Amino acid sequence: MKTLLENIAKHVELTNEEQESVLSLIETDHYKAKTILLEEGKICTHSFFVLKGILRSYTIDENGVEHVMNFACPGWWIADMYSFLSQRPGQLFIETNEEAEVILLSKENQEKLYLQVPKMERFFRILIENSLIANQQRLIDNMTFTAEARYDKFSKKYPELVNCLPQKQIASYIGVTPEFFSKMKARLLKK
Amino acid sequence: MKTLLENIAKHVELTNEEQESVLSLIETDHYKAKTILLEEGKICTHSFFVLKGILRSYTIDENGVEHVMNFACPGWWIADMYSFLSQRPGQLFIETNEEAEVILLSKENQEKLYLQVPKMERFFRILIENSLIANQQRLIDNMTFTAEARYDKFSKKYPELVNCLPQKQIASYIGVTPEFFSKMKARLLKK
DNA sequence: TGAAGCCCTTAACCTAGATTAAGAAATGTT
DNA sequence: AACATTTCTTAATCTAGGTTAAGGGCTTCA
Repeated sequence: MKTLLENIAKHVELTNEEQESVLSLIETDHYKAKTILLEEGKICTHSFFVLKGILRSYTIDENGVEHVMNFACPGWWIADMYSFLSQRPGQLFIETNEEAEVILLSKENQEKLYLQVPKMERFFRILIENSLIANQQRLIDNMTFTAEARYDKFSKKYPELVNCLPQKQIASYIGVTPEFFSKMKARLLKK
Repeated sequence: MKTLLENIAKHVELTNEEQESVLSLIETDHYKAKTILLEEGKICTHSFFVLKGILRSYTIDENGVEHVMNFACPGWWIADMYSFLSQRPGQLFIETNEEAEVILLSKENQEKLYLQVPKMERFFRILIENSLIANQQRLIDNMTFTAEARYDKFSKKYPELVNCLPQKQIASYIGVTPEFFSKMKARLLKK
């Protein structure tokens, strides 16, 4: 539980009472590996804050191929932002890789939180800003870099992830097939 | 000037006084075709609201190739969000296509505005949310659709733009070379 | 009005990455 | 321990889209 308040403290300062408000509006849950927390076509009613384990969001295209949009490690938030903000059916799945512990904040309670602790509006605005910036950068990278350069950037940015995710998920995140990813890695080792 | 207040009214209701506050903190400017309003490596000190004409943002990669990130028609905002939010040098150019009329809001004045008219914080939060959603969708489209499908989606979403932008800019936005775009269009006509 | 650029098109050829297939390694399950 | 399942690798073949090059039709500006 501590990590959520720590995470909030990075951006806004809360009094003890305000912290209590936050804690009163969230739930904590525990999931087994490969549990699906959100499915395509469903409304994303909660956003998730990871305490333990790794979650990922992805779409499945018309050929049944999975495309990883985001990973979330402990200390990160994850949701289908389109669906969460608009409260309409979205296209993302959210799933645990390993056993995970997660804090849930429902859309409803988020709105209560805005009323009880207006500072939290600022907090979530900053999260969304950072998310927008990261997304924009990823778009630029996808349009301007080769797969090899994207992998290089990924492994420098998330060294913890490189060794604890299945390769096919990393391949999907950087936008190539697992076969090509494997070939690429072999090529890189030769250098 | 009217269009800015109309645009704001879509998301938040302002009193007359609050409207005056907004108007007192913005500037209006007029630019000739192909004027560069922001350059790579510079800090994005203003965000732009288009009244007339079309602006676009783009990066230039290491091979000198331009990649269009966004277009902005009348009634749209545009900025290098990374640079504008962090006030650090960014990588985007922003440029007019045709002669244009633009409202400028400086980062400084935006912050004054938040103090004078707290509702505006909500307004900009909504803009950023929409921007995030659009960006996320574009990432998904780039990862899951073929160039032809992306063009199809683009021309349905922005029919006004298809006929008033140089083709090479549309090609760049959807992520292909002008030559391939030309070939693709010829192929589509045959059907 | 004419030269200098753009922009668009077409076509031949090239390449990053996809697809298919099949075996090897790791992992989970009983 | 043994089976099934999933993941990773390698290799052959294929393709969406890139590159290079060349010609023609536009603007634009002297």
